[in-house]
Amino acid sequence: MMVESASETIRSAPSGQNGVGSLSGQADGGGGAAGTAAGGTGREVATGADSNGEMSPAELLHFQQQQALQVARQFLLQQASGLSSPGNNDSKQSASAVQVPVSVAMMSPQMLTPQQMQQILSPPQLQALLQQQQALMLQQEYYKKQQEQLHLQLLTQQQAGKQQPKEALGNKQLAFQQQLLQMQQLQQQHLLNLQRQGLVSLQPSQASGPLQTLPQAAVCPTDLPQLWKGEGTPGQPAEDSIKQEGLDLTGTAATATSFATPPKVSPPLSHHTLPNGQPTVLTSRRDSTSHEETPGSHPLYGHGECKWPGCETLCEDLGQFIKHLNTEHALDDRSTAQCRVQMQVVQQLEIQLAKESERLQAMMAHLHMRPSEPKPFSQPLNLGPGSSSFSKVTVSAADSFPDGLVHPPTSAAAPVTPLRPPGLSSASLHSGGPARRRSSDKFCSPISSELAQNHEFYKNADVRPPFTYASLIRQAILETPDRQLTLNEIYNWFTRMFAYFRRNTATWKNAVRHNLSLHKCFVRVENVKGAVWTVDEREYQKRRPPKMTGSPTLVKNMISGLSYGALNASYQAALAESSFPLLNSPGVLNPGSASSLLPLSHEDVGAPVEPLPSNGSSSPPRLSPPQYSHQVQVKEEPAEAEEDRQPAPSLGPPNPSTLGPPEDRDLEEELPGEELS
DNA sequence: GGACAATTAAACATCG
DNA sequence: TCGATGTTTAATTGTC
Repeated sequence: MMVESASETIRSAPSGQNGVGSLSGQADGGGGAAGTAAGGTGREVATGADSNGEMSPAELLHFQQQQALQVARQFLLQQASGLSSPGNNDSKQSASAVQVPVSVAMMSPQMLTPQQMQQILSPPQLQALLQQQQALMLQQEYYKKQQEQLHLQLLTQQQAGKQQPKEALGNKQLAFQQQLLQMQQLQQQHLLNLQRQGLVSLQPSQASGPLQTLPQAAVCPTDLPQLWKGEGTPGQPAEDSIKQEGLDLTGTAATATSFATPPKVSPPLSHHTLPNGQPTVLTSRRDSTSHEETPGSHPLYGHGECKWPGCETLCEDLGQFIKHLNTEHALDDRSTAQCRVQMQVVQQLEIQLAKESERLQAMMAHLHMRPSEPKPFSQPLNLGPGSSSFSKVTVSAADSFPDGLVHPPTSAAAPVTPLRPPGLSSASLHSGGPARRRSSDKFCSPISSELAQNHEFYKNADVRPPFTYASLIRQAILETPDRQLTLNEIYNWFTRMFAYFRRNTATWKNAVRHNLSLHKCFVRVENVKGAVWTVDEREYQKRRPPKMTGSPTLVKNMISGLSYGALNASYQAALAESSFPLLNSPGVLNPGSASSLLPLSHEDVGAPVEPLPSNGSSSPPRLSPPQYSHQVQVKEEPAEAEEDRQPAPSLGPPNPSTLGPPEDRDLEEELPGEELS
């Protein structure tokens, strides 16, 4: 996921870089506003300082204000350039594409209109930027007020002619300096966030989280120091930020706490690495090789410039960089504070990642369950094969069987593997389109139950069903009351049931025809209305045995995964009493471990063992299609003809009224020989 | 590596 | 003649 996200981020880099330009443009507006605020502050205070005369404290204030103003300006520039960091970090060539917008934004920010920014920036980016700017403005307001307050105090003290103890003044100055430093850190933090926004696979909306929270978390002057000092406190800011962000800690408590756990997060030499492998300031450097460092280079040095947050000083070579690093980024308050900021950035990102991962899983789980009455499934199956689970599992009509047996929905695995799309086995999912793996997949899922559960999914999602053409054709035929379909009706069933088969019609229709002709289990019957196709269950079952018997490993795996020993006795008894003896095979008794296994045992294990009850011979002389078709020549009796071949269920002419919904009958019918593959 | 199954593509025949 | 239907062959691929 990370890789994909990273790649996606990279793919989206252009937009992000556009966003850079726009962001810088936005930064103009907002940053401009911030800058204006800072500038205003600076001027304001400077004026006050001037009016105060040449008192050293005032000069100090003035200097600090200038510094703040400079920082603010720097931030704006960094914001612009930093947003293009993806290109800068990875390759200059990619940056070239956005060089113009960035430069334009940097050089003439005021030229960008809000409309232009909106065009360049996505709404989430705009929102994030606005929030950022607001936070920055608030901070600057905060410091401005503090400056004013301090200045006021100085004035009052001077006017009073009272000699202020130098210690107190010095302390205040130090405090103010510290605040300035924090402000600087915040700005760098913003910059980092923006960089991450472009580098990390955080979607704009996601990125808005850290962007939103970091300033808040950092606004508190005590946070960063605490983050750096103790192990007990570092996690706090993250948690606070989480709360501020509105994270649902109840839902993501595990991940959130795991990430926010102080001891793990706080260590100065953080083990954290950004999702995309981007090195953090203090992280071990092995993750930094992903995109910028060449062997032997320094993680903080890339593309000829210092990668220290907010630095970007150009260094010709590594030696120069080392020198620069030791001089400019030595172990001092500023550097350590920046490290803290970086740590927090990493924390936030990890928390955000955890949150988003959680969300993704929830989404997948939800989608997985959705097709058929979500909740009831997973639980009962996890509980085991107990009868109690039946009632729950059989919530869906399609999943309730006359015999009381449960066809474990393949989707029951959802809770276990939430990332798996509904009804899709991992194999099919991994394989994506190729249907050749269907053979193994089909073993893992009874088509009827799976279709019943994931009907909507397959119907709407352009996902190839993990079933063979033969199994699908059979399913289509069996779903009909009289169990016979014309070719066109089979086509229609395919297109109706699967979005996947709404395209490439020539291909799959040809495959359907091919399968109908190829497999002896499909019998063509002349009907009054033309030729119809029926299913010879016996033949269909015969297809499986070789494979099942021939693949002991598969059976072994199945059974081993079934935890057969833990089978519920009552369930076995129920199975024994069921009208489908073959279901008594161990495989059927899947407690619900891997639902996917049950189907397999259900049809694949069962099929070979118990061919067909109706016909004593396990391998009756196979009726050649012509022969058989001859027997069932008349459509009026197709069911009867099939009945001979049909295992147990649905003997006699199909009576929809008695049998109920076709699906039920189908499911019922499937049980015996059901190897829905 | 071979056997087997599934898929895909294609050619061809038949029929309405 | 055309399209739908049905049969057959061959190539490819994945699994066992």
